[in-house]
Amino acid sequence: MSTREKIILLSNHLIQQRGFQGFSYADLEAGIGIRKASIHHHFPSKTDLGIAYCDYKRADFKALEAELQKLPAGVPQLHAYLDAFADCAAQGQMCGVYAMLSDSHLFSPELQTAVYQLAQTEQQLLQDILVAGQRSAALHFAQPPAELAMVVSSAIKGALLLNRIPPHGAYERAAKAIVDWLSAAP
Amino acid sequence: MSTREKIILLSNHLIQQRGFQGFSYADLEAGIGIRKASIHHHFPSKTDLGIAYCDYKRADFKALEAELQKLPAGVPQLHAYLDAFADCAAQGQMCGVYAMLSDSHLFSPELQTAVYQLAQTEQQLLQDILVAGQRSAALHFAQPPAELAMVVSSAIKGALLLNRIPPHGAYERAAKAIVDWLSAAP
DNA sequence: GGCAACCTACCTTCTAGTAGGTATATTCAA
DNA sequence: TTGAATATACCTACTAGAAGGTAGGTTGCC
Repeated sequence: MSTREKIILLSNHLIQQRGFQGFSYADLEAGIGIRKASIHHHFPSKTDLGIAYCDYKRADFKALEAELQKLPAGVPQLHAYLDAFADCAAQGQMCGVYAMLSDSHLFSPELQTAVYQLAQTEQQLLQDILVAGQRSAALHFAQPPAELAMVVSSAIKGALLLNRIPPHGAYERAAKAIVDWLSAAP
Repeated sequence: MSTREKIILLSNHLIQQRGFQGFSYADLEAGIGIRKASIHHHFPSKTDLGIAYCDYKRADFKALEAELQKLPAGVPQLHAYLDAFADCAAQGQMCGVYAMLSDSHLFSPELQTAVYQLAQTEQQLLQDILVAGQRSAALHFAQPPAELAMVVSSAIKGALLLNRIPPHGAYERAAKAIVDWLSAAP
């Protein structure tokens, strides 16, 4: 793995744990084992790192989208999407996208735009899952898909935060409630 | 209004905008017009301020709970709860509770506990609204109330974040979708 | 030679927090 | 009723450490 990739991967971990403002180049130095100045060589400013992170996350979602195409529409696709956050949940982490959104009011316009596009990409991915599920009569809902995608993605990201407080397990319970709700007969 | 109250109120605004890690005593100095050292007089450490903030928020929820008792169970109570976040949404702010949860992995155990108790208080408040609505046959759902409260509160807090990205208005749309969903005939 | 990837050593700015002082009340005893 | 002690709320001036970032040098590969 290239140093650049190592930096982004560790950033991902730290962002999901503490948020973008909550980690520093010193943390990366300690975790990767190269000097702070060398990290600036790869990402001159933290804004550059943030933008690269958004690109990485978007690519991640595109890869997930490709995986989903191989599954039947409906519950299997929805489950696969929800499972993508199970590791986060197990480690008491947040969703990286929402972590970035939380801190976005402190970002440069450039990074804000990158964050917004990332959030929209994910939103669209979930909406496509819901529409495909509805078309194949596997999922049942009356709301417009865009609205529903908003509610569902908000709910799971929020659940990742609630997952941090006792009693833990909020994420799994919320995910199950969502699947039950959408797959219930009308 | 006492200086202490002014500090907490301004902190509330800053936390909802930038998160607990995202503002400093210097911001309070600029906003309130007294020196940083004077703010340390009222809240010796930032942890003390955080704990006082949690107390303030809990009192806020208790006051909201009292208000809700005056309304009919079901949609009116649910609406009142959702309206409590409308101002946040209009200003592109987050929910203070979730903002604290986001940063909680950087907090002292003392402040973490305060945050967790605050989140639980709110969770319980929403659960009570749902249960009362179900009992009076105004709200309809099959999931256990605790699970549903998790999903609903997660969804609206998450929507406050989505509200930050274009097209704005995510909060209102999500709130409407939730009310429609819960009040629909079974 | 030229470039990428790393290094040491530094800078500035911001952070929470402290030391110690002043003005203004409040309390309480002679 | 005075006057000393105490407490509150503020101040200026400072600290140590962490933040993001820079200057400039070394190494090793194509």
